[in-house]
Amino acid sequence: MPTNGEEDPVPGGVRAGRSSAAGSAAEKSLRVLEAVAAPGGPHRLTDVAAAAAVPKSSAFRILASLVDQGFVRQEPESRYGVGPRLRALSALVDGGQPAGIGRILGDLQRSTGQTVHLALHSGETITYIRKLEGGQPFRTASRVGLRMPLHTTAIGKAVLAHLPTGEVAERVATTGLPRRTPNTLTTPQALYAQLEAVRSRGYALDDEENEPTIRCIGAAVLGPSGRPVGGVSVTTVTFLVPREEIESYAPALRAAAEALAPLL
Amino acid sequence: MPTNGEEDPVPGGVRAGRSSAAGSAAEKSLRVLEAVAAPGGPHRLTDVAAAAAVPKSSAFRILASLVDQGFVRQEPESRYGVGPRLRALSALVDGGQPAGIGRILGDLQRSTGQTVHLALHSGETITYIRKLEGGQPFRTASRVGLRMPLHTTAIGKAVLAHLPTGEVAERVATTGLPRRTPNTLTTPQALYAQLEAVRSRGYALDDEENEPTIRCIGAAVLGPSGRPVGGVSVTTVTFLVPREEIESYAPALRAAAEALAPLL
DNA sequence: CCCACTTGTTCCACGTAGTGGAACTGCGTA
DNA sequence: TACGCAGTTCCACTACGTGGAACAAGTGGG
Repeated sequence: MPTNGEEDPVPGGVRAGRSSAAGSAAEKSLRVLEAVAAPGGPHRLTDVAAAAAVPKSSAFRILASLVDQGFVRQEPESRYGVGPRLRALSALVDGGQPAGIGRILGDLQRSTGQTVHLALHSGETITYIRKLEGGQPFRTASRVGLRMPLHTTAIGKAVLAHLPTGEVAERVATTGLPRRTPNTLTTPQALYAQLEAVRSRGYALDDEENEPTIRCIGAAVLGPSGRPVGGVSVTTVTFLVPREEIESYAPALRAAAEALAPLL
Repeated sequence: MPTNGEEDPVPGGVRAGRSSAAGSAAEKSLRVLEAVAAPGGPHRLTDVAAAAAVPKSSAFRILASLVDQGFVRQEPESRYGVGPRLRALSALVDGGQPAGIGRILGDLQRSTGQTVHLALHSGETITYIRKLEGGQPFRTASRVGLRMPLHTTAIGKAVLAHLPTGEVAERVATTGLPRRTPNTLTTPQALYAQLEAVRSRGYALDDEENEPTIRCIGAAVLGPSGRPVGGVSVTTVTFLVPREEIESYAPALRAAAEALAPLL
């Protein structure tokens, strides 16, 4: 392209520019895959497209491709669900991790006698990836695969506390702090104050901020780069475990969080 | 681009043409992801590239992208392992399926008292995605996530029996029939004869063809299109369950296979 | 000590594969 | 009947991925 300063004024300008963070082929496919696997039965095209932040026509094409690769399964009435190949992949993932994680969580569960959760941080939420019921005869409503906000859960707040403050502010600005119970922290000030406390103590508390009658203590699990990748928590019911007692779980909890770091 | 018939002779010709079944961007990324999740610790770049059938340079680029999306985790010495985001996806997948599959397999396990396997068919192998130990005090060597050949296992043969004969012949031609025990069927004739029997009976037997002292009975699980997507099996040890007895499990096995069809 | 071989990494010219807006269809509803 | 919404098809444009080749860094053998 030899010296030709005159022409080509770059006509399109910004060129309608890729709504925001569009990402490339493969990236979109993976987002679509996550959207399909999201809790709540087989999903409709429009919902998948929205959840994956992909134009409908692209979502359609991508889904068609995923379907005939076997990762996604097309159910009646053009709904999309998890396909066999994704299921096999999933089995590979947690089949390869037989010992470590389970033992650490088991130890924590035995030493506290309470329900234990392991969750991973992704985007604006945490996702429970493992749950061990405590000895008690009731069951908490949580479920593996469920997503929860960051600002209402012990694990979520532990994660937030280890994120750069800039990112926290950005999240608060975009998603706000929706209330889930009377105790939910809904002002940035209250949240920031708690995060500061979390950093100094090394653990976070959820005092009926996510579900009434449920109190949790959580600690972040840090990845190799120091960024939080998820967290562990011990869950209790208010009428059995007084507020002071739950903090006694902190040492065991923090030990578990540190032991998990190299495994996540 | 006005009438200009002269130039542009389309130089490249066939253009070194995509070795064979290359597939597109997203497809490759997914194959790479599967390769990374494959059993056997964190993998080296070269192995991933080979397993995914992708040129090394492409694998490198794809892996880099997967790493900073969080699906793959880069371990020391440039080895690649499962990342947190893939783990979360995996939790979503089998968290969404709380009841159905587990109950069907549990029933089969209780009614037979033996170890039960559920496997999915993918490519040249089956992958175990669930395993319920029998009441017996020993453990079979199988593991969730493990892959097995088609022609040596009960589930694999059940799958083969429901595949178009052309595809079976093609597989035999490309991968052959490697021997794993003295009983393994290693000639196409022997295999075809058995597949015929499988079709007429509705179940397949593995008589120490995959592991010595292990005898299985398996049935295929068919997808909505009639294609087999996987299979269930009951596994026994030769010195406890005589050959005749294992066939008595067939009715319960077939019932389980049919019940599973709409859930896979 | 050097050479041959392997593995991870970078580079780049090329053209295909993916893109997403717009238009079309078909259904249910106000 | 007119409207809105979901799924599906179409298409011109170009950004994106491609993969061979060259480079860097180890590793082991003769």
